[in-house]
Amino acid sequence: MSLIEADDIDGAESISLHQRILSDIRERILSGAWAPGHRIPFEHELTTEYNCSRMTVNKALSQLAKAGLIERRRRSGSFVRRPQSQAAVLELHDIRIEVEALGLPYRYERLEQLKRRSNAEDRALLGLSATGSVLWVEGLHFAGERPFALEQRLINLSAVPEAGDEEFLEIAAGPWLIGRVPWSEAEHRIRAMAADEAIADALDIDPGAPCLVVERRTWSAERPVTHVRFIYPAESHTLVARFTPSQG
Amino acid sequence: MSLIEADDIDGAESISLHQRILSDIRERILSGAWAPGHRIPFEHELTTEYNCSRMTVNKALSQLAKAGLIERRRRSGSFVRRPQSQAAVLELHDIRIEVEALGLPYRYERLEQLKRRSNAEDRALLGLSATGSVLWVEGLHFAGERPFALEQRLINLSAVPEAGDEEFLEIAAGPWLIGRVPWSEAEHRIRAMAADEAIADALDIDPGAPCLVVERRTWSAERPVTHVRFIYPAESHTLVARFTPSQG
DNA sequence: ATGGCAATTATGTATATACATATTGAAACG
DNA sequence: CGTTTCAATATGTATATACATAATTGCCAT
Repeated sequence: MSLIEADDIDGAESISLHQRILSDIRERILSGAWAPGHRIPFEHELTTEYNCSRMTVNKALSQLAKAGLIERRRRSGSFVRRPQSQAAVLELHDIRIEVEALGLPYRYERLEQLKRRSNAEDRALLGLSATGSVLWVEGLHFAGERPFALEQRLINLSAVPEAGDEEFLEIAAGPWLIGRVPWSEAEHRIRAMAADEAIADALDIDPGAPCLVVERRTWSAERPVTHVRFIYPAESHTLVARFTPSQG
Repeated sequence: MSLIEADDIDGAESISLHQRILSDIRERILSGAWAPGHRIPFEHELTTEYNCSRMTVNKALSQLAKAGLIERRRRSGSFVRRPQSQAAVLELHDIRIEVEALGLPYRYERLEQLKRRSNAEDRALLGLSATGSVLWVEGLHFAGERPFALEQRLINLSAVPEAGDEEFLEIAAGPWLIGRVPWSEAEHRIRAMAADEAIADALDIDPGAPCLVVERRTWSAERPVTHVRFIYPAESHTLVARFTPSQG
C-alpha cells in the first residue's frame, strides 16, 4: 500500500517489505543496538512503524525466531536471544605469505586468462543479476618446486574495469585487487573435494585424492567484485582460525 | 476450516496443517518418491489435496525452497532439487542446529566411551603437559537416516571432573559442556582428508572418499577443556563464514 | 495472604482476496 | 520463417480478518 508507493517514488531498491523488516531488525540486533534480553517492539507497534499488516510483521519475526536471533513468548513479546555463537574470523590469506612463512620460495604462474560476457554460472558465482563482462583467470601457486594451490578466479569487470587491461602473468590477481579495491564484505565457503583429472594434473597429485577447497566472494560497497576458488592438496594445508567468544 | 475440524474429529495429532504439508512433501522427496527434477503439484492442486487456502500451501513451499529442497519457477511450478546440503555456519557449531536448519530430524548416537589416563597423543591434542585423566567419546550425528558427522572427542577430566560421571548416550558432549564450562578461547583447524576404513564404515561412504575435518580445541581460563574432531562426508557439508573487515 | 478464576494481551495459524511479476506458449504480423 | 505481441498461468507479496492458544495480570472469594 502506501509504503510501497513511497518506495517506488524514492526510486530505490525493489526489495520486499518483508525483507526490509527482516534486515532492519537483524541489523539492530547484530550491531548491538538491541542487546540480548531486550524486548523488541510488539507486532502491532511494528505494524504502525512500517505501516503494514500484522501478517507481514509476523512472518518476518517468525523467521528471525527460526534463525535463532530472537525468542518469542506469548503474551510477553519477542526478545533478543543471547548469542551462544562465536564470531568466526578467518583472515583473508595471502598465499605468498603462507608459503614464505614455511620458509619456501614462492612463485606464481598463470595458466589461463579469458575475458568474456558472463554466463549463467559466472553470475551465480559472483551473485550478479545482469550480464556483463567478466575476467576468468586460472593460476598456480608454487612452494618451492611443488604446486601449493590452484587458483580459479572470476572478476566482475563492471566493478573493476581496469582489471581487464592487466595480464596476471606472474602476480596473482588477489594482491593486485586488494591494493585497488577496498572490500567491504567477504564470504568464505570451505569444503572437501576429490581431485578430478584436470586438478590432479595441475597439482601433481592422484585423481580422486582429497583436496581442501576454499571459495571466497568479495563485495565492495554492495557490489560483487570477485569470486575465487583455492584448491589445496589435503596433505599440504590446514586452515587455522582462533577466536574468543563474542560478548552480548 | 473443514480439514481442521476433520483432524480434530480424528482425535489425531495437534500439529499444524502447515507442519503437516511440510513434512509430507519432505518425506516424499527424501524417500525418493519424488526424484530430483520432478515437478511437485501446483499450489492450487495442493490446495485441493489438503483442502486449505493457497497461502498455507505457499508458506510451506516457500519454506521448503528456502531450505533448498525444492526450486520454484514462476509459471512453471516447483521442482525437486538435487540434494546439496550446504548450510552450515562456522559461527555456531552446534550440529543439532545445523541439521535442523536443513529441515531434517536430528539424532545423536554414542559409539564408544572410555575413561583413561592421558597418553602422549592425548596430551598433544589437548595441549597438556602433565598426565591426568581424560575421557574419550566417539559418537555419530544423524540427519534423518543418514550419518551427518562423526565426532571424536577428548575431555580433560582435571578441568571438568563431573564429565566423568556422564554417559553421553543420546546427548552429545558439546551441548553438555557449553552449559557447564564457560570457554574463553577456541581454535579451529580445518582440513580435507581421505576416509579410512573405520571412518568410511561409520559414515557409510566409500573408503578413500574425501571428508572435511574440523578440529576444535577449547580453553577455559587458560586450561585446556576439550579437543573435538568432526568428520563430515565431503558431499554433505560446506562451511560458510561471512564477515566484514575490522568490525569483527 | 492465597488460591483460583476470569479478562487481557501477544503470538500462532488459517482464510479469502488482491494485485504484481516472471515466464511460457500461441496467435498475429511483417 | 522469424519476430513481436499478448494472454494465460504459477508464483510472490501484501492486506484485512478471524479465531485459537498461551501466559500474565488483577480481582474476588475464601
